[in-house]
Amino acid sequence: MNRTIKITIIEDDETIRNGYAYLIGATEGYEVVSSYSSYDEAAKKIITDRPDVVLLDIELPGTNGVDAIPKLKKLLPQCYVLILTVYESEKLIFNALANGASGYLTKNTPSAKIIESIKEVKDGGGPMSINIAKLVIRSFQKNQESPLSRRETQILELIGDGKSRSQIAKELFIDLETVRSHIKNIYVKLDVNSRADAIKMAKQNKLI
Amino acid sequence: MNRTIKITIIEDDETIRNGYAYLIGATEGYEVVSSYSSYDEAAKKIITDRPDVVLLDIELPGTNGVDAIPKLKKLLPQCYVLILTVYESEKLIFNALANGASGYLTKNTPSAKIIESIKEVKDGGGPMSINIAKLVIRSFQKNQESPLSRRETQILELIGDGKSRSQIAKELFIDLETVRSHIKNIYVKLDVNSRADAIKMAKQNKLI
DNA sequence: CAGTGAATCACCCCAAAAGGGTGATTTTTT
DNA sequence: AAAAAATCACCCTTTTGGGGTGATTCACTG
Repeated sequence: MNRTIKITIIEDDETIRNGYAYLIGATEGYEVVSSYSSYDEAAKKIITDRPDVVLLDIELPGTNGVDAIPKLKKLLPQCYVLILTVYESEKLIFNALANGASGYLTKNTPSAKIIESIKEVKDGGGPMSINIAKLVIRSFQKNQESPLSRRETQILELIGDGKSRSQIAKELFIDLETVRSHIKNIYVKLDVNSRADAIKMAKQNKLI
Repeated sequence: MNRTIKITIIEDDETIRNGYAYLIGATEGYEVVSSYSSYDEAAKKIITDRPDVVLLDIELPGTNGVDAIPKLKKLLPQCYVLILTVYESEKLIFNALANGASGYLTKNTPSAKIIESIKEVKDGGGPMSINIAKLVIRSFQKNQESPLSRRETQILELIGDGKSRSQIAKELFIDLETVRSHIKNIYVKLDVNSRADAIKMAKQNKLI
């Protein structure tokens, strides 16, 4: 049996908030149990609302949306947070997801898709707008034309894991001096002279 | 003006391959320029096919799908690779994306969605099945109940960047001894006694 | 078939860093 | 008021890191 999905909206723009509330409330199987204009306002009462899904804006007065996510999850561990915002900044997206958001939609998303995403997130899915998905996928992609050889990349990865030369040597069944040699070559190719700088360069250029 | 989207299918199961070919070919704006049962077979001729999008299976005889991606991208740098497979293993998904795949669909995806995804990937989007999106989003999420304090987490992140105690001290405007102290506490809490093990634990438990 | 890049190993040097132990003080949060 | 977090101090030894300057073997490519 499918219970009604209970939704709370946190969004500071009254027009948009009411728009969503109307839209979602009019759909069968969905119920807007409460709506607030800020997290701080919501914090006091949301526990008794017991929503299944919270639609959350990023740009909010007081506690911003990203910081609100872990607080919401603490108050309501079973509840899913779906971000609904105009912002497409990589930092914001990744922080929101790292903080426990289950989905990320931009506000140009058609209303039918929003409704669908609420259902999806409630079923344990991970809805994203296509432009967000693009950013997320790109974040996984490694640089295809790395200056480093296979072995060098492999060793750089182990350095990224915080391993010492001797640990790397053991793991790869090669001599300590060989590891040194590879690391020296990596440093030359990346134009750095320390592990920290090598890792930084590697991450910047998506070599690892 | 919208040119016809040229598609190559690489899939070892003949029935499925022909099914997709028929399905896609029958849709206006889409043209299947070639289809192969393995990458090795495709490699020789695909350069002249000049597809915009390659639909690629993971399970293939000879060169497997994941390894085929970078090779395809080398032969056809402008071409997008869309994975279409039954496999939902995290490792496979992340490796496929890291190797340059632009999207990942599972084979239970309805045909209309496949067609739509081809268009999406061609427009620079990043289509994913909902179950894949869930895994991808989950991979971003950090552990909400870390045993580490804020400062400790912050320092562990810097250790993950390969930074030395003194570099961390400078960056956080605190004393070298304070950094040591935090690191010692981190080691106790994570029950480790080296940087490498701390990073390993941290990644395993998604603390950083 | 020559040459290049990749992977392997060797030995010189020394300063810096890591890790263990055992404390104390202050600030923040609950 | 108590607990947790953040700060700093000084003891100790071993390991590691980074620079320099080589050589050898192997595989691929022109």
